[in-house]
Amino acid sequence: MTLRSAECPKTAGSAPEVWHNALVNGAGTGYGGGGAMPGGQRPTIKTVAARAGVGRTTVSRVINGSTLVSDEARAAVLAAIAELNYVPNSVARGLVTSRTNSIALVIPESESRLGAEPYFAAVIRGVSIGLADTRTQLQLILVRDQGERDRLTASVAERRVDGVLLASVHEHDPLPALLEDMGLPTVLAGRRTPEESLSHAHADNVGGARAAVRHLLERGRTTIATVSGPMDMDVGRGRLQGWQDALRAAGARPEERLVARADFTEEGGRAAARTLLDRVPGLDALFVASDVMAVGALSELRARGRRVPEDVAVVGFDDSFLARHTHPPLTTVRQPVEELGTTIARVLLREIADPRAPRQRIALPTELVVRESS
Amino acid sequence: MTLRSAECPKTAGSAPEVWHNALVNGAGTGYGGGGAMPGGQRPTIKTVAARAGVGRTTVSRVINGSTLVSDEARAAVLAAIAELNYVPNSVARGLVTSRTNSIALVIPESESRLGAEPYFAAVIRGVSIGLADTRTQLQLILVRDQGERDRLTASVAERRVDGVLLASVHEHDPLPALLEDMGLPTVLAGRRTPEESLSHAHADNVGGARAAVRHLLERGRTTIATVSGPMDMDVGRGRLQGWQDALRAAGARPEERLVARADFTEEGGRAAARTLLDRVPGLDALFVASDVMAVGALSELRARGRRVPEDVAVVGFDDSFLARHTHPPLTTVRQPVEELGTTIARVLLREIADPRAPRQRIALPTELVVRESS
DNA sequence: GCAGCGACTGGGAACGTGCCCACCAATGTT
DNA sequence: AACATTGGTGGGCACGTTCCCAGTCGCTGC
Repeated sequence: MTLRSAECPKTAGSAPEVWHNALVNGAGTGYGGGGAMPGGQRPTIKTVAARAGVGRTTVSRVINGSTLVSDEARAAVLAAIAELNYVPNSVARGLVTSRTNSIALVIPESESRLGAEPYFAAVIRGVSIGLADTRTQLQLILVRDQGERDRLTASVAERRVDGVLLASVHEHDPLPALLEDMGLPTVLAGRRTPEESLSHAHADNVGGARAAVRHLLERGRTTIATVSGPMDMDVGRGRLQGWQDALRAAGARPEERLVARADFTEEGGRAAARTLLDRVPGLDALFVASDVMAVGALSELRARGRRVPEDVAVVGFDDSFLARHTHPPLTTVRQPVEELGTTIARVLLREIADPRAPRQRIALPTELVVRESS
Repeated sequence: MTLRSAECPKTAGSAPEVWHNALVNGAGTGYGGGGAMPGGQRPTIKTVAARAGVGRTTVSRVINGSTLVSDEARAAVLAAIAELNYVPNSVARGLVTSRTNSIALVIPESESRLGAEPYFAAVIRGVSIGLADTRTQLQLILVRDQGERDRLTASVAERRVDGVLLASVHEHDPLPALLEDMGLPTVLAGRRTPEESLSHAHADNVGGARAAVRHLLERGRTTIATVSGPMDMDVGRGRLQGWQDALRAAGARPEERLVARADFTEEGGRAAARTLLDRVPGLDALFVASDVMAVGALSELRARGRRVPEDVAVVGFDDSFLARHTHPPLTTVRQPVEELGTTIARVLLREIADPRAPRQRIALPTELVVRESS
């Protein structure tokens, strides 16, 4: 068989084309299973072999695209598959190959509220796209509390998935290490620390934040405060870092009084803005480490009668679809979340295919989107 | 440090011989529960039996909670399980029980991407909650195009799931009938027609729309137009029906010129509002069949200089989190989407447990949430 | 003419579990 | 005393697949 070696392994882990054709065509007509078989039983590889007048092994070879099959045998098998409407049983296959062809995407529900947080929806979409031309299925695991976390690890231990994607990691999250110990391929969206040992992809948070603050400086703002994310997450630390970097590069001092830490929620953003305005009444710009928090900050500014951007310029982070609907529309740093999802899916597939492959660390570029709030 | 993700993550020369590697490494190396097993093999029910000094069947009985086990045997088995860190292999179990303990949730991505997003996120959350105290796993299938649809049906035919949830159905969607033919338990969120034969749960769209329009009438509005959803969906027809009902009940005529049909997208809502304002410049109220479309309508109203609610009162539908962030905050009809998800999950589990159980049709109540746009 | 080889084939043995059935040891019943 | 009954146990088989290996066949080369 021919393997594409130089190309991007976008179909890593999938079987050759023959397989797809046999499957889709075979299943495309009736799916019944009921009509084709007398006893109402689903046809098995044995049934197909009998019908085609060959052995089980030959059928298996045809299905899996082996070249060691004569043309006539292959034709007979394909005909039998089509007639019987045969679809291989993936569970039985999984038992012998010890592969399930499915991966888990773990999302901490406590933070996400999935609805209010467009980030996770985009990750899901991206992962799904990354899996699109593979036979790999996506298992979604929303972790709400410790009980669910136990169930998750149990489920993973049961070998129901070939690998795991973690959508949001905190510095001291025990899960990544646990999965690593279990020897299960694991890829993170984000990282625990900049020295992350597991494969991961993350947005260039430092660079994005730097660009945002530089933009505010270019607009002539002099007192730029920031609402940062949680410090036990690399995202939070990175975006704060970028703010500090940009100020220092401009010869300004990133004073501690200009920083308010929050938790990526709207209410948190509102409270942080309140704190900052009390502490530094003269601030004329706000870099907020997420759009959701920026929404909270904007409402606080409005409540205090500060005009945006005349009195206070505001820049968010994420370019979630919220940003287009705020008043005024929010200047923000776009991070390619969907692409992030696609990337970690691809990396995971590769790692499943070859567990000894070197770990990958991928940074995705961010981009400033200027709207009317700055 | 910064890698472009668009590039191919190439690791020198290692040709991905997928299936070969899977075989050599897959079953063996790290996957065991820590260092319990010397050979690196995961313990099986046989290992546990040997360790506990009992037969395989007894171990199986303990695991599956049979009462026909002596206390001492049970104690010995549990001890062995704990020592060996044994976890039953769900794939092998699935082979013999022909149950996978997982269900699929199918979401048409073509629609979800366009902004009905909060709806699907809430459904996912609800389904996940409905599955919480079960051992059932959730498989998420985002269907983007026809190719993916084929893969979906193939996947279902492979018996990788015990049942299917469909998150959004159009009247002539072939999928529900297909699944029914395959004899796979299927539950819908929404319904194809009011005579839906499959089990389903849906919000009381007619009642909700009626309440919305009644509310506008009570506010003294006289010319109430509507932006409706697509007519090939029961949701769309139902909400339009409610608008008509309420007007008739008040002695008004639901004239065709007061109706503009759209597709549940923001842009669609904007265009529909434009059409209506051109056609009926004197309208003083708008019932929009979804919040997302209402956002579009609001922006069109603002663009035309109509004040909300002074000139035109607006009511949406869904009470998605968007509604709290519009200007002014949107009066809308709340539908319990998360509960909807939980409900269909429960119904499906029941149907899987007893396939001959009668089909269920469940309507969930809606509730008017009055904010400042009306 | 025969060993050697390469292309092709199919039977057997796993993979790890649940379930049927035969069995055994006590206790009860006639 | 012989016989059912009950609680408890384990061996064999089946689930549907893949892979190892032992074949068979036809062809080449000396």
